Parts: sequence; C-alpha cells; structure tokens
Amino acid sequence: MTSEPPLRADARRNRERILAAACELFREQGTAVALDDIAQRAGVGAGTLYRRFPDRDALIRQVVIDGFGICLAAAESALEEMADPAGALDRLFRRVIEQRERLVLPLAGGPVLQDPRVQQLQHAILDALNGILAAGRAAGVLRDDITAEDLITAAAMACRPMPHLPRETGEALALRHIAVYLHGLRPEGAPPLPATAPSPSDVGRHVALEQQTRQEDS
Amino acid sequence: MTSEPPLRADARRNRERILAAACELFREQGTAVALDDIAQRAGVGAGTLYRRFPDRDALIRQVVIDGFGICLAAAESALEEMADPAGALDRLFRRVIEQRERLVLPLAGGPVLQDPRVQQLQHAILDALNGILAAGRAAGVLRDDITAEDLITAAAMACRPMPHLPRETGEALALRHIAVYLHGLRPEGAPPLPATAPSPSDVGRHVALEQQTRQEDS
Amino acid sequence: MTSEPPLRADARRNRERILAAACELFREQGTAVALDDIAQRAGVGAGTLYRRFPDRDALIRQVVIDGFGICLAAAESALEEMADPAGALDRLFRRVIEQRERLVLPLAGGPVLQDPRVQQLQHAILDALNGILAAGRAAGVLRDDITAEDLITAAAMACRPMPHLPRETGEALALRHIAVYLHGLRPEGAPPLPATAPSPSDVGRHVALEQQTRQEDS
Amino acid sequence: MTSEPPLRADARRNRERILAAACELFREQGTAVALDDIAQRAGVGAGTLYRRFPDRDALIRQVVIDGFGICLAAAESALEEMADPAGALDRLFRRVIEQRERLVLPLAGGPVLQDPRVQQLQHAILDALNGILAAGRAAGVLRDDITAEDLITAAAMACRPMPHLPRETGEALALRHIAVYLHGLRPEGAPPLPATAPSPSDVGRHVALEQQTRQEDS
DNA sequence: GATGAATGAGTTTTCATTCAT
DNA sequence: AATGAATGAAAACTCATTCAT
Repeated sequence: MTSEPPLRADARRNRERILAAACELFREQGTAVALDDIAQRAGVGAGTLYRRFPDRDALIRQVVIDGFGICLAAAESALEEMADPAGALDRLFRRVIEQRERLVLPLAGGPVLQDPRVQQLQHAILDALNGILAAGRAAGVLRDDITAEDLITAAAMACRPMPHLPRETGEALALRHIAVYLHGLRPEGAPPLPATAPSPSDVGRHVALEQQTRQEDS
Repeated sequence: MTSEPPLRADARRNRERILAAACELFREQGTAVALDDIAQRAGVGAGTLYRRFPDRDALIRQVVIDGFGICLAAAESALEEMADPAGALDRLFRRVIEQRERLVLPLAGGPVLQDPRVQQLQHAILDALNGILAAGRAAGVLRDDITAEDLITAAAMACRPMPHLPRETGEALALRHIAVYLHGLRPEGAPPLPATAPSPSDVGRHVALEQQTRQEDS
Repeated sequence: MTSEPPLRADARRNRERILAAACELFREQGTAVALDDIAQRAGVGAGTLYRRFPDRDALIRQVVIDGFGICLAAAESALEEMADPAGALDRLFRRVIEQRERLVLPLAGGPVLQDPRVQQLQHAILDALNGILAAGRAAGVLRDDITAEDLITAAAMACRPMPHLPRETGEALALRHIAVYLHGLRPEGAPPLPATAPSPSDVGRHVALEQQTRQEDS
Repeated sequence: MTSEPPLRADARRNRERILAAACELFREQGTAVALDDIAQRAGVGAGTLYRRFPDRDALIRQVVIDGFGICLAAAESALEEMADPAGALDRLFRRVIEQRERLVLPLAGGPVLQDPRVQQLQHAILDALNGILAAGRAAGVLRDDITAEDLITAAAMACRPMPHLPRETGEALALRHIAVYLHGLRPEGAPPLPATAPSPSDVGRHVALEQQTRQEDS
C-alpha cells in the first residue's frame, strides 16, 4: 500500500507493530503520548521506532494516512453497491464505525496537510462521497442540501475515541447516533438547514481532517 | 456561581484570564498543553497561575465545571420553555453550540469524577434532559427509544473543538449536523435503533463525561 | 555590552558563569561537549542553561561574540597606540595571546554567520587591522603584501587551544611562534609570498571566523 | 607500510574508503562525528566499519598514524636534500601543507600515546627535524634559538582544518603564513624570543601530538 | 564478509513546580 | 500578591555497538 523500498521481514513486522501500538495509544491517550510507551507496547526499542519514524509527526502522519485509507476503502466499497442507494450510507457508516478502533486522525496541524498522500486520499474520499450523494438524491432517498463535508463531519463525530467507555458501549452510542442522523437525512418534511453549507473552499483542505478524532487525557 | 472567598479585584481578573486562556488552549492543543503557555496567554506569571490552581488537575477541573455549568444552564432554560416541546431540543442544542468555544470538558480521568460539584452538575443535567425527553415523547414529537445519554453523546459530538477550521465554519457544520440529527428524532417512520440503549449503569459515571470534548494536537 | 533587557542580579551571575564554563569546556573538549557538563561546571541546573541559551548554537554564538569583542578591544587599543607603528602588532598579538583562554571561536557554520552582531564585530576588527597595517607600511616597518586576513590567520593559529599542554607551555609556544612571524613581517629582504592574498571576497565572511580555534577530543 | 595480514581486494578497498571518509569527516566535524556518518560516506555498512576498526579509538589511531607517516616522509625527504639547507624548511612545509587534507591528528588523549607506532613516528620526526635544524644553523641561515618543537607547532598551526573556507583559500592562507614565518627564522636582526623554549621534557610526549589539527563544529 | 536493523544507554531538551526577588 | 528565575525529573532523541539476515 506504500511505495517504499521493501523492508526486511523483521523490519516490516516491527513497523506494523509500531503503527498498531501508536494507533491504540493515540486513541487512548492522545497524540502527545510518550513515544517510549508506544515503543514498549509495540515490543521494540525506542531506537527502532525512531529509525522508522524520524519524529512524532512522521508517525502521526502514517497513522492518519492508514486511517484515511480505511475510510476510502469503505467509501469506494459503498459506491460500488449503489444499486441500493437507500442502504449505501447505512452500510458506509456501519463499516467505518466497525473499524473505528483503527482510526486515529488527529488534527495534526500543518505537517499532515503538507503530505501529498493525505491530500490525494482526501480528494478520493470526497469524490466517492459525492458519487454516493448524487445517487441517493437521484433515487429520492436523500435530502438535497447535504454535502460530502456534512457526511465527513458525521463520520468524524461517530468515530472519535471514547476511551473511558467499554468498547461495546461506545460503539452502541455511535451506531445509535448515526441511525438517527441517517433517518434525518431522508427528504420527507426536512426543514431547511440552519446554516449554509461551507463551500469546499471554506472548508478547503480542513474538513477532511476533521474526520479525525481528537484525543488527550491528563 | 461559586462560593469561594472574595478575591481582590486584580486577583479575580487574573483568575478569569487564566481560565479563559486555559479553555482556549485546552481546546486548541489539548489538556497536556504547557502550563507556562497558559500563563503567558493569560498575561500572568507562572507563579500566579500556581497560586490560583495548585496543579494541572485543579485547573482542568475548574474549566470542566464551568463548562458543565453552561450546559446545565442551557438545559434548565430549555426545560422552562417546555410549553413548546417540539422546539425545546432545537433551542437547547443551539444554545450549547453557540457557547461551544467555552466548553472544555476533557476526560480528565479520576480527578474530575471525585469532585462532588461535577457529579452534582451531571445529575442535574440528566434530570433536565429526562424532563425534556418526557415532554417531547408525551407531545408525540420525539421517538420513544432515545435516551438522555444519546442526547449527551450528540452534544459532545457537536461541541468538540475543530481548531483547524475557522470558527464560523466549525459552527456551521455543527449546526447542520444537529439539525439533521434532530430531524431524525421525529417518530414518524423511524426504523428501530441498531443497538440497545446503554443503560445508565452501563454508561455509569462515564457518559456524562463524554459530553466533554477531547483534545490534543501535535 | 549587550542590548538585552536587564536581568535580575542572580540571573546575570548565572549567565556569566555559564558562559565562562562553556568557554573553558569548549576549549578543553570542543563545542560538542555535553551541555549538562557545562551546566554542572557553572553550578546551575540544566534548565537554567536552556533558559538563557535555547540551544547549543545560541550558547556557542554568544561565546564567539564575546571572543570577537575581546579581539576587537585589543585591535582598537593597538590602533590608538599607533604612534609606535613598529610595536603595535607586537602589542596586539601579545594582548590577544594573553587572553587566549577566553577565546573560543569555533567555526560554528551558518548560525554564527547569520548573526548581525558577529558580522559587525568582524568588520570592526578588519577596519582596525587595516588601520594598523596602513600605519606600519607608511612607517616602513611592514612588508606591503600582508593583509588583514593574514593577521587574523596568524592570531587564529596562535590562540587555538592546546589543552594537553600546561598553560604556560602552550603560551610560550604561541609567543615564540608569533615573535618569529612578526620578525618575518619586516620588509627587509622579504621574498615574494607564495600565493596571492585571498581577496576579501574570496575569504568573505569566512576568514574572521578562522580566528576561531577549533577543538575536539574523543 | 603496515605489517597486517593481507586483505581480500574488496576488504582492502573498503578499509581505504573508511579511512578516507574518516579523515574528511574528522577534519570537517571533529573526531566526535557519528560513526554511522563515516560508514555512509565510505559507502559501507556500519558493520563493515566495526569489522575493521573495533571502536572509535582504533579508527582515530589509524588515521593519526597515517598522518604522522605523511609528516615523517616529508621530513625525511627534506633531510635528504639538506645540500640546500636554506630551502629545506621551505620544501618541508610546502609538502606538509600540500597534504594537509590528509592530516587528522587530533589529540585523541591517552589511547594514541599508548601506541608504540605513534611514539616511534614522533621520535623519528623529531630526529629528522633536529637534523634539518642543525644543518640550517651550521649554514647560518637559521636563528639558533629555534627548536624542533617550534617547527612542529608551526606545522600544526598551518595544517589545521579550515572547513568553512574553500580548499584553495585555506591553502593560500597557510602558505602565506608559513612563508612569513620562515622569513622570520633568518638570523639577521632577530630579536630575542619572548619566552624560553619549552624543553623536551616540558613538552614531553605532548608536543608531537600538537602537530595534530583539532576539530569540532556544531 | 557485508549489510543494515535492533538495541538501550546517554544526551538533549522540555516543563511542572518551587522560591527568591 | 505577582513575577519570572532556578530546579530536576521526565520525555525526546541520538548513536555506538551487536547481531540476524
């Protein structure tokens, strides 16, 4: 999925372990978590972590990219099943929520945004969402004034970590919230929305990042 | 609103400045932000900050309490207007969202929960929300299977910081999201929710805290 | 001598101690010496050192500036005594060598050069040296083809640390070397120099830095 | 020139590359430079470097020995041409300066001195220099009070790295400095030297090491 | 024999907290 | 009471050295 030179088998395994540990700890404790703790949970030395990811930002960036990849796969998968436009969004959100534990998309500020891979993923996600929205509108099952940015906002909200809740409880709350939200997306009797949709240029490169979940504890 | 001994005028002003600066920075950078930075933004010396708040937890706790106070005021205000059950939730969320910039309710772990003031506020909020829900159900404008915990989840989602978006953009996204969500709360044609409501004991002391917005950046 | 806001008395004292310790250790062990060691020799905590000098370069830069200041004072002092052109250079080198223990002028690369204070000092030194040279030439006691850059080179050579020699031995070697060199500067029977003088633009901002002494041990 | 067991062709090539890279980097950045950087500039893996040189000291020692070898060859070569005592020193310094880029003779502390090869080289160099001095004095072209230690000091000064200057500029400055110095060695009108010559026992095992050039940057 | 990945101790740097001014 | 300087413990980061491939 990356275009880097192939790593030795053990190096690749360590890399994966580091990313998995980082994802967990970022969700549990925020991206300010001690990198040594990540290394320890991954079962590697601190030096190994730094060899793969020269600084905290590089590690965050990769975790974010992986998360965007998961989201894109879910979106494209939903797009392929558009024969059933009414159920497409339901399946999309369900899939994303199912994988929420692998999503750490902190608003990491500038560094993340500079990365062309991130921008490419964001665009691809927006494209897929717009395709889904168009099909839903055409089928008359979606209100017209909802944008891809709204969907991303909803997904971001549903996927943010709730580390102090048991996994099942957090997931139940997210699923229930999204079920209500999706019910609200149906066009019947929809009142006008209270604020104009931010244009893509308003949201610009920002919104996709908002899909991120934010963390931090003390 | 608190019952502390009166402070000298300048001391009070410093205290307010510190809390405002802490709120901003907690939302922008997480509760792990350097306390020196808070002191600097507040325009006071580090020593002054420590005089008012003996440690980080005390500062977080006060910011959280202030946030809960805002939420409770909004909920009680909505409860008083229950003559119009259909509009009560709309007004409630609108008020909370309007004041989202003053809400920093991080899951600060144990310390916050120990504080009787926090628990009292949480209970009061739950009571008000249940009152609103009961009225709405009675008026037939709300689906029956929604709980106070669901509402708290929705509010938490809508109020989390989006520091990389312009203030208006973030607010527009939150308002639009909640508008759809509230529309989805109408009972007509509502499909069953996909997960059973976490019971208060499932959520226990946790959910109220989830009303907090989480933070952290790099 | 600096234009910074006045420091508290204790802070100033610590600052001076840090600079003195840094100078000693830079000369003994090179500018790569552990900053903790500098803090320890200065009798302050590591944090104090970092408060005054945010990174190694800032500390090196200040020590370099102080060294340039010493050199400039010696040069201007010599310039004032130009009534005796024959002895001016002798007194200049003698003064600089006397203070060699306070001179740590490592080639610290870009950072130092960017500093306007450094450049100003370099220019002032060059001006003074050119004045001395002009007077010496006019008096017929100096060969014509020697430049200020040559003098700086000679001073740099004489002042470099020789930490493995007793102080007196190192100073004796430097004094003897410069005495021979100065004898060689007299115009009688001087053979042409074997390489054309680097023009100021060749040497540019570099030569003055060469006045620095280089260090390093293992 | 060494009596080590023969290496495979590629191993020998790697060894040479490592020494050349080490020499360059020691001069540029000091002997504290990261060994990984040396391996990288040599185009070999870290493991290969360690196979050849078990630790940093072993590598430094060999570079130093190679440098002393160059100096000794220059001195013995000058000694052979003593038919022209007046030009002998000129040729000697010119040769050493020509090869200054290959000279890295850091005061590596104890370890170097323990090596019998280093001590042997130092003695041989002193012998040759004393031979040259004796011939020059006998021919009346050299002042009497100059010692071999003085010459070593001069050579050390002229050969120290000036990594921030272009190679030609640094060499020009060194050649010009030594030309003046050598002119200053003529006995005519020489004023007494300002400090007594350090006796060999004062300088002891130290001076020869001072032939080394010192390094370190930030 | 060469490679470069992993390790962990050492160094740098930050920052919560205390305290002299 | 306010300030900001000093401290030192903790976290980030580097790099010499070892070792599996």
